[in-house]
Amino acid sequence: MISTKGRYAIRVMIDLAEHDNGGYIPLKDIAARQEISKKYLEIIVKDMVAGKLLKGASGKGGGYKLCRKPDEYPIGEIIELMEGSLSTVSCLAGEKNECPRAKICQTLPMWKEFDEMVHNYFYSKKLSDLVNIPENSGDQ
Amino acid sequence: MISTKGRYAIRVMIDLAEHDNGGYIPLKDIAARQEISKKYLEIIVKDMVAGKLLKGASGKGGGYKLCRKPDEYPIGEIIELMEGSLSTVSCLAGEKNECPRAKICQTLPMWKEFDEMVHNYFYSKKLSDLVNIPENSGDQ
DNA sequence: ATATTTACCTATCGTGTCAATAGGTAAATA
DNA sequence: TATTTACCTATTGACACGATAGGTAAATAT
Repeated sequence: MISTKGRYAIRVMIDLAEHDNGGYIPLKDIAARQEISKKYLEIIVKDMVAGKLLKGASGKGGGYKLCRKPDEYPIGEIIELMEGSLSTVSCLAGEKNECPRAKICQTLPMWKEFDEMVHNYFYSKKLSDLVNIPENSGDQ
Repeated sequence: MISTKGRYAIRVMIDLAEHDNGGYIPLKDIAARQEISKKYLEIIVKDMVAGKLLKGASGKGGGYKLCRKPDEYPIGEIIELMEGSLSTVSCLAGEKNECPRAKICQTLPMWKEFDEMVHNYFYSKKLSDLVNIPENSGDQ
């Protein structure tokens, strides 16, 4: 189940993409438009900055902006960052499979197949696929 | 993320399918083979009986057995029963979509499309696809 | 009858995560 | 110097997860 962290993060990015004016957009505005607590969003965008999804700038005229073009953001990357993993079962969430039953587990192949399907889905889907306003013309 | 409840439930059913001798199989045996706490499994199989996946019988010679043939159990039904829902986002988990933003939500179509894919995957996959021993010949 | 085996029932527990709130500090601009 | 903004740390209440514990009821074997 994808939590609010992941879902809100995607909505923040859509908001930024749709209101892109070249400059920074204050979180206050995003929170108001998206009807999400600004305080809660602070936690979320902090992680997004750390995860190189956004750029933040303090002070007057500050705020947040995307650091790539919308079609260069796979939704899967956003979810993976916010949720820690895209995996459906804990056996596949870590780097290596540590489960002692892995060799004989009759369900593991199914989870692997499913995980691959999920990964493909969310990495094919791009932020630009969710943005309404077609494209801001202009730079490069 | 699918919890132990769902994963253990599937393993119990595989175990029952592979050790089907026509009679009831005590939970003790399943717990030992699967290396899962019997006490914890009790909670799980209770739900499975309530959800018409298994039949239970008390007393000596009692235990649990499947009530259908393995190819008549979609994995999705097992997961849905144990996890409450197969849905990835809470907006889709309940019967009706109550979110006030549903009409304008730009992410909802994606979640719906994804949910449908997940549903199709797990309802196409049958218990019989996970069972190793080919098929017990015999009745009908 | 009685002992044994089994399912079934209710309760409890520690740990962790989720969703959110609160208050403060640092940075950048007007 | 005041204002606006991001950024940081801490805390909260509610709930789910994973599991344990002890007892009751049902069915069979002796």
